[in-house]
Amino acid sequence: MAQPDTRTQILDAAEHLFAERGYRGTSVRAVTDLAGANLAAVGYHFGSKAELLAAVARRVIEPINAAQCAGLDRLLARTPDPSVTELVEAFAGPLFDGTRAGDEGGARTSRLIVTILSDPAEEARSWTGPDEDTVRERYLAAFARALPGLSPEELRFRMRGILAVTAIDRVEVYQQPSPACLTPVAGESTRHWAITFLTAAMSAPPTRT
Amino acid sequence: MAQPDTRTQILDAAEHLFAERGYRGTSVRAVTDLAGANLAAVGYHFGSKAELLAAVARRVIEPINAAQCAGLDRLLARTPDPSVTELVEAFAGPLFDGTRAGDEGGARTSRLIVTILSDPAEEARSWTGPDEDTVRERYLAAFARALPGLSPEELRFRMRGILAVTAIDRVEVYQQPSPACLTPVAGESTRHWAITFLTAAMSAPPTRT
DNA sequence: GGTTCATTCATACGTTCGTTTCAATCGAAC
DNA sequence: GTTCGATTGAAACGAACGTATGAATGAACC
Repeated sequence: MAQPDTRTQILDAAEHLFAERGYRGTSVRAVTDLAGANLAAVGYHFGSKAELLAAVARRVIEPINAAQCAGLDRLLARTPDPSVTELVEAFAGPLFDGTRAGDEGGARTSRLIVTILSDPAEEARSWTGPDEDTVRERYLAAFARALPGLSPEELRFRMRGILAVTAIDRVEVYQQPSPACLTPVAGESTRHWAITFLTAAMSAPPTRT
Repeated sequence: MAQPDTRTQILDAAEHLFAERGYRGTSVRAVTDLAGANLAAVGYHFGSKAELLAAVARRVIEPINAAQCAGLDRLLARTPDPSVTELVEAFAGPLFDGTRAGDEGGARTSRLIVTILSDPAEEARSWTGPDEDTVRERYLAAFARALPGLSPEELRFRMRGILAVTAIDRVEVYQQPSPACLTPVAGESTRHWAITFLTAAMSAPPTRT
């Protein structure tokens, strides 16, 4: 809480606004206003709006990726064949951990991730590094061993399902305050529900073709 | 294929572009150019860009909603207690049916739906009518009977999971041509995989608290 | 005290956006 | 043939956008 430097204040503001209004819905001026910085500061510190988004995305994704990787390492150190539940927990768990200060229990991070992933803007997709692919490939191999008989295509579909469930649940809550359905659910229970839901889904027998 | 009137040509073009580039990423000029219409035609026929989006969304969602409703009616006419599989199929199935001509097997419709649902723009959320809530409430009740012991909150979470899986799978494919993971999966198999995945997920025992 | 370098500031540029305006056009009714 | 309502056309408006520019600032170092 000392004197936060302009660069991280811009990152914080951009993370907040990108999560809430999307990339295209957030103007550079809105970011700098919220950050209490000058308009030109974005150009100076990041080069462009797209590079600012890449920096925000990296800062959010990297710890998640590291946690996923560490979780798999921990499992594989114990046994060469972790269970589906363990794999689901190690993979999906970090997606629920909003470790960043000021994040409302990870909800803001989730919103940001889905905003980035589902934004059709090209800039939103240029930040991905090889790390994300690597960790996903490792989990893919581990799941393949835990789920013999499942075709690679269906396995890939199911892993996409994990990302979908973990990423979108809070978003729809956030943007659909309809009282009839989809009322917001706070707290840690979401994480447990997701683990239950996804473990059962991943463990389903292969679709007979 | 006779002489398509300007209004529907604009609707078609807008549906295509909104699905591909999102609401904010699509300019009115791009829509009218693709439709071969004049820029002012949008204002004349729809009033504004936001109302054009609402019209597009209504045209896409309404048949899906009707199919979901008819499917539930058909099930309930046979038995008062349909199985989880039947409910999942009746609810999620229509989300995969791209009945509109020109749609690439429903993929474009899926993209449009998730684009609309995940767009943080306020305009993207103003089209919902009471019908969507009604059909969801009916399925909610049917699932509650099929899954006794599940708390209403967790049931709602799982229904959100259905929407997440059906909505997002093709989107991430669409926007992530990474060769490492998540390669596109075409055809009808996606629908079967989703039914398998979601039936198992919905049938999971309640999360012990 | 003067120089240097990184950073911040106010401001402007050029573009694109959604919307509006008003004249032109067309077919049908009289 | 004229009138009239509906539709289309070309053009323009004001606002907001991302970005670039060059001067001001301020602390660190000689």
